[in-house]
Amino acid sequence: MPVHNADIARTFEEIADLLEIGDANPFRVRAYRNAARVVGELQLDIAATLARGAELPKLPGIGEDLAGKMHEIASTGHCALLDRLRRKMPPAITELLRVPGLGPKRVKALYRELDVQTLEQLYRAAREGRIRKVHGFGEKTETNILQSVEERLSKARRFKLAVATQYADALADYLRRSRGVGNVVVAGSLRRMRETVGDIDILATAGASSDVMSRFVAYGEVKEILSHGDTRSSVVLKSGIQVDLRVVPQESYGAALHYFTGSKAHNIAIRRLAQQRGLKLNEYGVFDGKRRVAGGTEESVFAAVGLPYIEPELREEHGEIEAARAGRLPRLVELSDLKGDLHSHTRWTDGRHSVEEMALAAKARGLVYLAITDHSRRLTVAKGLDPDRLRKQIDEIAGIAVPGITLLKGIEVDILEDGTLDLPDSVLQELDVVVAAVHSRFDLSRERQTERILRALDHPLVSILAHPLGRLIDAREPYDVDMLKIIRKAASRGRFLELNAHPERLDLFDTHCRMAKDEGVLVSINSDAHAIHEFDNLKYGIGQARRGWLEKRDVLNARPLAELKRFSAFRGS
DNA sequence: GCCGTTTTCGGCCCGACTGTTTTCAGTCG
Repeated sequence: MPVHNADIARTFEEIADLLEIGDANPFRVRAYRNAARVVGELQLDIAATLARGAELPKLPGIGEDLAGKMHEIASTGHCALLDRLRRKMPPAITELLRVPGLGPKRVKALYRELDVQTLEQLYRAAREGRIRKVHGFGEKTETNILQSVEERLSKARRFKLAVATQYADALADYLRRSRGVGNVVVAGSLRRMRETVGDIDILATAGASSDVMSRFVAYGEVKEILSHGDTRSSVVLKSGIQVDLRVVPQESYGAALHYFTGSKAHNIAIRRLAQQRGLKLNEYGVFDGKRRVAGGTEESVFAAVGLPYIEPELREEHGEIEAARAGRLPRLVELSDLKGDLHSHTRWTDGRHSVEEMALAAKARGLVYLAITDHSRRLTVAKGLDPDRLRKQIDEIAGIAVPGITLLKGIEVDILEDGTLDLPDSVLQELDVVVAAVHSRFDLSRERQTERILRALDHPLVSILAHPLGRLIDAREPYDVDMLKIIRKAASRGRFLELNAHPERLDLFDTHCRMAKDEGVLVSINSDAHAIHEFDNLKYGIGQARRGWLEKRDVLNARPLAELKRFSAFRGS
């Protein structure tokens, strides 16, 4: 059984939970939690690296002891410390920490006083009114626990970026109509453009006389008010998503926006920088003793700790602070940089609009070229094109002239199980762009899946590999491939990788964008639009690309058409 | 458990809200 990074991360997380319940030094607990995060986000396969006999790079917050434990877990699948902790404490007890409102102290008290070890026992104790009798607990706490368990810990649910954005924008608009309110902005993981978000964070600036907070809790979509204070409140909307609103005075806008945007790991790192300079940073500003020295804008906060402005999408404590200090921050690509879209569908297959309608919609969004890339014949459910129908479509496209936008003749051709393409070269070579994609046999082994895609990239007529991992967020895992090999093949053959902007896909991942950039492979940010409104999804692709540190020069379709045509992948080679 | 442009020891991000307790601990973000 190979040990994955996620297994090591989970082990560290469980150790942290058990240590915390066991009243260990909180900084020791934090060290394990930090290690779990670092390992979980690491691209490098730890067990495989160690198995090769190679050294692990020095990882932040991981010293001799934790590195040793990583070795131990990778080679044996076990960790002696965890085994020991599990013997001291019923291991199921850690699931109690997931109950909102229960932390290590209360879990320990419930275990000691009532021998509560599992969710079922917790539920029974609450139902029987035994919890309120424990010191430090009361009737209200007992009711809250009961309710949390009954809701089956729904907090774990995450929302796709595009879905959460709709709720957030509507609520922000509503709050902007409050009396005496200044800025209202969406912060948190939504502002960082994470693929999915756990909750919505909104920041408002207002004075004491504003009614923004009372309006917030009175919002028609609110199902439940979790907390309600002067400067901070939390609610759950009918859709099930939690929203936190924070209100600060105008002069604290920048500091609060930075604080409320996160990520948590980034914030902690920035606060440590402030501390090293003898400053204190909180959501109200940067302070030298009692004197406020910054905080009106985010720029001023960064400047106070000696850094240039860092874009929200980079704030994950993934090297952005070091890059900022060295003056090597990327100038991230922007939506307005896109000049074209190289993946779209029409009514010829499973799209909902005509070629001309799609062209007009793309042009309306400022694009100057659009590739029509309908499906190939194997995808029968989508009425995939055979050579005959594809030639008819090519003729149709040739006859359509929409001023201001150039239409490219293309195809999204299936990569068959053996790595060959679903259409003959004779018809493919009549096209401007060939987008190749896997739509079947997601279950192949890593070796065979990788070989299949490498072979497709070797095909002289393939331009772009579409949605390289095939994942559907929350619905289908990515297929198992060696992304580094694929990226290197693309580099050696002069091919391109797609970053599919559809909010269900967002495929490439951010980490692979960085990998592609490092290997010199341009990324094409494509909408995969099946209808005219879906060109709007390009903004989510841009968000993902920015999280992957991509600049304008790293993006294929940020280049003018004339430049694209000079690439061998667009001429066939 | 980690880490060092004050340190190899002694620090480790910071504030709001709730509920229970009578001045604050626990939890959360």
